[in-house]
Amino acid sequence: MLDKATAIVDCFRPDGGAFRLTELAARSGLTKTTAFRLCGDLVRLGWLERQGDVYRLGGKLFELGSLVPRRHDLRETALPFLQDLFEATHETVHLGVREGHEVVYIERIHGHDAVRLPSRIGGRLPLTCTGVGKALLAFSGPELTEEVLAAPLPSLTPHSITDPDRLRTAVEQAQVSGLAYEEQEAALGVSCIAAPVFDGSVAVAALSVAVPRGRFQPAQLAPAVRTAALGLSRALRSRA
Amino acid sequence: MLDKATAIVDCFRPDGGAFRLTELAARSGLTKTTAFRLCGDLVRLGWLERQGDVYRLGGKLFELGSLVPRRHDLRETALPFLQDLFEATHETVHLGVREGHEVVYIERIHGHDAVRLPSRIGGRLPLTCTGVGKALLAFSGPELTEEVLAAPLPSLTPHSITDPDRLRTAVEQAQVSGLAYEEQEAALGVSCIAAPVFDGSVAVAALSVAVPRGRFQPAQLAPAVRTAALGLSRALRSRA
DNA sequence: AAAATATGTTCCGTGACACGGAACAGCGAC
DNA sequence: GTCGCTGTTCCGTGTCACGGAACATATTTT
Repeated sequence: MLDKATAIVDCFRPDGGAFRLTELAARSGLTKTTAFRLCGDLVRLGWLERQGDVYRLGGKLFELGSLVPRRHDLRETALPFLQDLFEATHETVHLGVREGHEVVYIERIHGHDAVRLPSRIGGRLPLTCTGVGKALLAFSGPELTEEVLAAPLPSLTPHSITDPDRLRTAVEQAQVSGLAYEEQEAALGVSCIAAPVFDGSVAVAALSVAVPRGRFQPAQLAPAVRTAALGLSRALRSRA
Repeated sequence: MLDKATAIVDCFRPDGGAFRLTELAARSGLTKTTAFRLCGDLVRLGWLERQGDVYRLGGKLFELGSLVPRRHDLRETALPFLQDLFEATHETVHLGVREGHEVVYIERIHGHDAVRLPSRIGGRLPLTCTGVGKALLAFSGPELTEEVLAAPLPSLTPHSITDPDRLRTAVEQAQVSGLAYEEQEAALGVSCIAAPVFDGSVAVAALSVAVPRGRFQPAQLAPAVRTAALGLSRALRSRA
């Protein structure tokens, strides 16, 4: 029963749209009757909302999601540094953590002329296709790198790195420079520079700046990104 | 069964801490056995996480919470304006919507020297104790105002308005000026100025700047707050 | 040392209640 | 009109969630 309810709610990932009963039943693999009864319960409990004949995710999820401890705490101490970084660059700023072979974005701030990116708060992308991901990968121990390299490398654009050797050198470069770069590997026309954030000696997060390819000037962005990452690392250590 | 699971998850509101099994069972009113089995299932499904003997809210909730449509969309179009406002003031900026007689905060951005406030993203506060709440109250129709005035007014600090007459005049002032003020009514030492955000003719949200009482200069903040609110209202209308 | 009181965990018999097929009701299309 | 599609209700069957009791283990009390 919990499994079935979860199956229904999971239908809304990753796009969070609105679905009709029949579609929910089909996606979740449940009987229409069961889906009907379950959706009714979920609405009653606040997990879903219903408008007319379509269901959406409910406000309770938003409230609970904001409370998830690791995410909330990290976001809270990181925000001032992300603001600094945004103010220095006026470009889209990301904060992400690793989960398995993917990066989960904790925060994403941008101005009026935001670049088009597949990254969303709470969204997941492959480690190997993003600046944040590569920064995390480079400082999460060699075992993880080998694991990731052993599996086939996913790609989001024609520029995504699919050659293990190229990725290995990219990771090594990130390890020596403390900065990870990404060029149109997650979205066409967007480049990115990222830096890892440490809590002690392990990378717990990474932050990045994503810039339209036309005005991407790594030399100018690098100091700002590095400064923000170091400042946040420091703040995390003193928080512990 | 869904009810019981919800009861467990709801134990984490509003503080999102970490609980042991026995405490969860007590808070949710369930048998220890039932709580045990349910928590196991919830962990398996990602709703909760377990470290040693304590349970926390799980990453799935964060990911799903970020997808809740109304919240996500509003936040996304509002963010650039909130950034403008933050950059202009360098004070804590809020964005909130109304839910019943409370305000739910959608976004809250701040710098290094953040004021101490009970507001949290996803958190709820009484309409009558906050700038955002008063701005929403002033532009949500007279029926709501009467409803709120009819009930006893909650208070968060000794400065919170508990006199219906005082509140009524405050709301009327907000209606004519288009700005709502709050002085130490939500937290001691913090003042606040807020403006409603419209989508068409109804207020769908409100944004505010919270400032330590010492350096609160409404005359300087008012234009910035008003500008941001108007800009956002415009953006929402063109989005529709 | 032993007894007492916590904790989390397992077992199991009972009974409630979730399940899904079938049937119904309302709507729009062709 | 009929067909196909919604969402919804009904109900008999069988499952699986339930919670008391017993267990294992750690920490505190006597």
